[in-house]
Amino acid sequence: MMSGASTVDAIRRVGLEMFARDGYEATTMRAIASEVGIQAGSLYNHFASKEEILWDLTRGALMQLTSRIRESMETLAVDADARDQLSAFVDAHVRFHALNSDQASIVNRQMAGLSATHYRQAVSLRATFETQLGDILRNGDASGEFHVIDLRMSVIAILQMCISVSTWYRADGKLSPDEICAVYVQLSQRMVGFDQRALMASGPRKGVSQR
Amino acid sequence: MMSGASTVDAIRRVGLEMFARDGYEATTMRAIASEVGIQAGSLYNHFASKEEILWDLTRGALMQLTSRIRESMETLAVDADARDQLSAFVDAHVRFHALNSDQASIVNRQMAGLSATHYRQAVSLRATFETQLGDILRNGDASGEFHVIDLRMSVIAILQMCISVSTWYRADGKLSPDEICAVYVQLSQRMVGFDQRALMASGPRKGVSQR
DNA sequence: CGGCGATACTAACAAGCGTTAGTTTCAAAG
DNA sequence: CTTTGAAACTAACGCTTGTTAGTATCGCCG
Repeated sequence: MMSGASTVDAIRRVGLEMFARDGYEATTMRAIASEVGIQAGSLYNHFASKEEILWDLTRGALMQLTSRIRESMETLAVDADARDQLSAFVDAHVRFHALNSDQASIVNRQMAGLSATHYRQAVSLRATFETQLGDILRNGDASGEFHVIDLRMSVIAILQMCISVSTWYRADGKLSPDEICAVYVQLSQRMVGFDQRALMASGPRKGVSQR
Repeated sequence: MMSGASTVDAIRRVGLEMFARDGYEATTMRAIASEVGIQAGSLYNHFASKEEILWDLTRGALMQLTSRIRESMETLAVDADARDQLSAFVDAHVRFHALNSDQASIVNRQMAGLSATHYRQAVSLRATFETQLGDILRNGDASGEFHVIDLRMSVIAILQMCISVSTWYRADGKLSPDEICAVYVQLSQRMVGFDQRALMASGPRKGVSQR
């Protein structure tokens, strides 16, 4: 049983890596099996089809992201203002996409390989993020904290900005996840028209960071 | 000659559409040929390989985008400030990605199908956009017009924000390219810390646009 | 008219694809 | 010791893939 569970996990691990790097269509069952250390036919002891592997990974990635965002939002005080909510949301989003770039790649680029049914489910899961962020922006605008230019476009622009971190972040790079999150939180605050002049005046300006 | 040129163009048109919609790997030479109205083997009278079609389309899309940006920048007065430069750049970028979503899809998602040589060339072409925008932001920050948080991350965030328009814009939607560009120009100005309070005070605030 | 180049066709190739059937292995349960 | 069931194996199926060779068609130039 232990070896069985670890084989499933090995398939998940290898599939995730290969789908993210080479794409779903360009990855073959034989290549996955070879990397796992078994024969191609043996994969079907664990997954019904190639598409099932992709769906398992897509679903897992989306639920993991959902959990991280929920956890991040739950740390907020009940009376947290819109700015804090936006910060928590953007921080969780950026952190996930930096530290889980393979999962991010699958959710953002390999979903075309899913069946129509699974595709719809994935899109629906992803839409909840847009709704969540949209609520934060709407509330912040209503309370006067934010000055949103256009709700829908702002939501998409912020989300896509966070997602794009997965395309360039490297664990061995010069920027830590904390530093990156801090910058993106500030960028998102600017995008929604949060006035942070008081904040900036409190600390010394140091010019453009060239890194 | 005339029919020959139009066949090449038909292959380009069909390949562009299919690569963008289904992905490079999932698109077969027979499917392209069928849509063009010829046999699969006849494609090789016009392109040496499947990868050559992808490269032709990738190269064409990148050069088209390059042209649009150059044209947009050339309309500026020689003494245009950084804000005008940023506006021209973002406007051209957003407009291209809205009106040419198929080309955008290929450049942003199908490049994995390219050979190593062609891939490097494409990445190199794309890097010029980052350099251009980076220069605008650096100059604007140096002159005090902008208050950039982090140069590299701001460049990537703005570019990715523009690119993402290609994933949701529809010609039959409710937003015109002009309206979208106007919003994204404002968003980019906020991201670089351009102070537009004077501008906003001049026009009436209307709350969040829900559309 | 005769030839020529461009472009289309047909037919096939070798390779690879996802998947399946049937069999073997082997550790745990009875 | 026997039974059982999970999980591996081998070997193949039917199909599709990108690509090529050889041939036919047809408008244009000399």
